[in-house]
Amino acid sequence: MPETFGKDLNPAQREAVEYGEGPLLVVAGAGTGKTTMLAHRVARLVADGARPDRILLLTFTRRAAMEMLQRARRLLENVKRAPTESQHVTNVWGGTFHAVGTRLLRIYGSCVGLPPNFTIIDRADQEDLMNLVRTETLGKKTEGKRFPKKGTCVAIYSRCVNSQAKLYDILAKYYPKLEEYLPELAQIFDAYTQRKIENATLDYDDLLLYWSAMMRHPEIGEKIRSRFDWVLVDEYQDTNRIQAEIVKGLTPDGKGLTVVGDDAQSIYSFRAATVRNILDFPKTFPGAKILPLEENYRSTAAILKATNRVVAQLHERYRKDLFAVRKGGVRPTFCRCRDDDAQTRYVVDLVLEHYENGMPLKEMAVLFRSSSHSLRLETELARRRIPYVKYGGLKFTEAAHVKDLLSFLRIVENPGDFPAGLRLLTLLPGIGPKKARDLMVLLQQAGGNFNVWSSWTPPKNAQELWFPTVALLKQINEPDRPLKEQLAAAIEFYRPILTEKWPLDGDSRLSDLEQLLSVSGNFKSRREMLADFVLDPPASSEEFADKPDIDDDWLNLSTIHSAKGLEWKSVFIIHASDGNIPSDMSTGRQEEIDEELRLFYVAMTRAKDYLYITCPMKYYHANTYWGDAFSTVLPTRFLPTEILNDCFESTRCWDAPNPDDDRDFRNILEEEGLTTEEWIKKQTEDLW
DNA sequence: CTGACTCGTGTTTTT
DNA sequence: CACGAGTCAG
Repeated sequence: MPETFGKDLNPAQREAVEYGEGPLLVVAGAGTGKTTMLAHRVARLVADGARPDRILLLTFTRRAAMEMLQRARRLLENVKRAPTESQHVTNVWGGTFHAVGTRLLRIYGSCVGLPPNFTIIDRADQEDLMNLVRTETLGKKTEGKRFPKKGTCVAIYSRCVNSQAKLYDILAKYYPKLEEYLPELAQIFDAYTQRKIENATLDYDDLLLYWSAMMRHPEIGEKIRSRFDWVLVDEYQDTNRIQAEIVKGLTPDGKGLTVVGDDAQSIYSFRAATVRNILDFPKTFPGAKILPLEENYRSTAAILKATNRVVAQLHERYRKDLFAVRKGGVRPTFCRCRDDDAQTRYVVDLVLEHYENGMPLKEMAVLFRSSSHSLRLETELARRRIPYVKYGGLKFTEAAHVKDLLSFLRIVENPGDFPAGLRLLTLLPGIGPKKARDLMVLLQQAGGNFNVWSSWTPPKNAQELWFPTVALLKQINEPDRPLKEQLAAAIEFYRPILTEKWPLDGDSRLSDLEQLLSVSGNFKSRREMLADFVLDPPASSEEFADKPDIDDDWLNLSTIHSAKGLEWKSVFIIHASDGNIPSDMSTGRQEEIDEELRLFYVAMTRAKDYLYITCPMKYYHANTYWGDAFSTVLPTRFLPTEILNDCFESTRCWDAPNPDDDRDFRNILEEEGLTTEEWIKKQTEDLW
């Protein structure tokens, strides 16, 4: 092995990089150089003669894959021997399970009855389709009952599929109140599945299911298997059962297989991810080598001391504490703030202080549990003209006007795409759900030929727009029409509809569409663009715009989930109050609380040098019709006094004078002579 | 059947 | 408040 690959690695990392073709599980704690290890391993394989196009690198985001391959490429450039064309790392198959599955399904999907022009539907489309089949199969039978909403139906369905569990068990465990609807749910799930097959529309889960099905096909399974000599899977703790089955299908005996993960960072069980995949790895692949990485390079000792204490509270855990390579450091700070305003001020002031001391904004991040938690901060950043980019939350491509526009292309790409068709058709006046459905059925019976729509007689108020609509679709459908022209034509048609639909902010929405038009040149085809927008949507409109109009320095705001795998010099975790961390919605079962704790652990371990955790002690409810004008909260239960005393500097930010109310939580305790526990009890006892 | 209306309910994380 | 589900007049 060339010397360049080893010199920055510790013995454990080096062993992982050099390890041969037997199944390998690397249990990599937070900040232990997992990405470095994987990049080196890919580079090492290529340097030793592996063909990049026979390497499969499955990661959690496309960004992670690109980053690793980038690093591998740089490492290879340092090797004397110049790589030949076939050795080029860009040929590695890298990406998420969903993206790689899509690529394979385009090639081999016909063996499982899938035409190559299938379209992929996102969560909102799934809900629309679920609604459609619900009214079709159950009609008015559900009226008057509290039948689960479409979103809940999709959630239940998805959990069944992803965990490969019986509907009955899922209902009993997660939705006990809905057990009585089991027969109806089973019925609409059947119809939903049937519908997707007929229409060549796949949801996220299908991409995995179909891939898994292909692996079981005697010929095609073998064909796919023999495409790859090496399979590397990152973030293995966040894979679900089907993904594990796919991996098993790719390398039944584990030959050439490397998986990397950390059970303490498993935060996607709501998506049916299971740590069992890591725990059972040795059983699934006998003879597997297990290598732990325990040297933490990222955080200072002071920060690591705190994160180790926090993770030790896990009810169930399988690993020892990490030890710090970086000694010393500044103790993390825990700040009780008067309210959201005080918290905002505290964070912004500190951000500016670090900035003035020479730390670029890019090296700092503000993390939060839920996307809405950053709203107040965003307002303040805008007011003070501090550039920022927000990750997580609603995606650009999920905005109604963007979905409207894309539905024109989707219906042409796949005339069976019901969610797209319904969306598009109901834009027209006089056409509601019923007519739209009938028209889609008509179109499908005609084999997707839009001429059938020409001979349809629209109702009076639809007359003006109907024939232009059909003409537009035919125009988009013309062979060899450039993608850009297709989009431009659709925007032209859609413009008046948009202006009428959103009289207030039509202009900004329109400029979003112009932006869409200008990035369309980056895509090889309509098919690729549509798939990309569903599988890997731009995380922020800034990212989408390619170059932010702010300079090249900005503050990162991110949900904790979206911060996975990233690191910054300074990290702020805001809204660390009980009810947010852990979220009120996930405090039912111990497993749920454990997952919230792992989430908090992931957030804390993103920090390299400075870590600030803030908690507003009071929340105002501007528009509450149910309850008080404000509520008093407690800091997260994951930072009990002992940990705060041992590992944190505690401070307060109370500088938002509010004459209305001076009683804070501490005062209440003092006045009433209660302990915290007693106070909580008192808050809840009335509920019974 | 569509679209404007009223009424009730509830609030996370994402490929 | 915001959104979905149900109601009812054309």
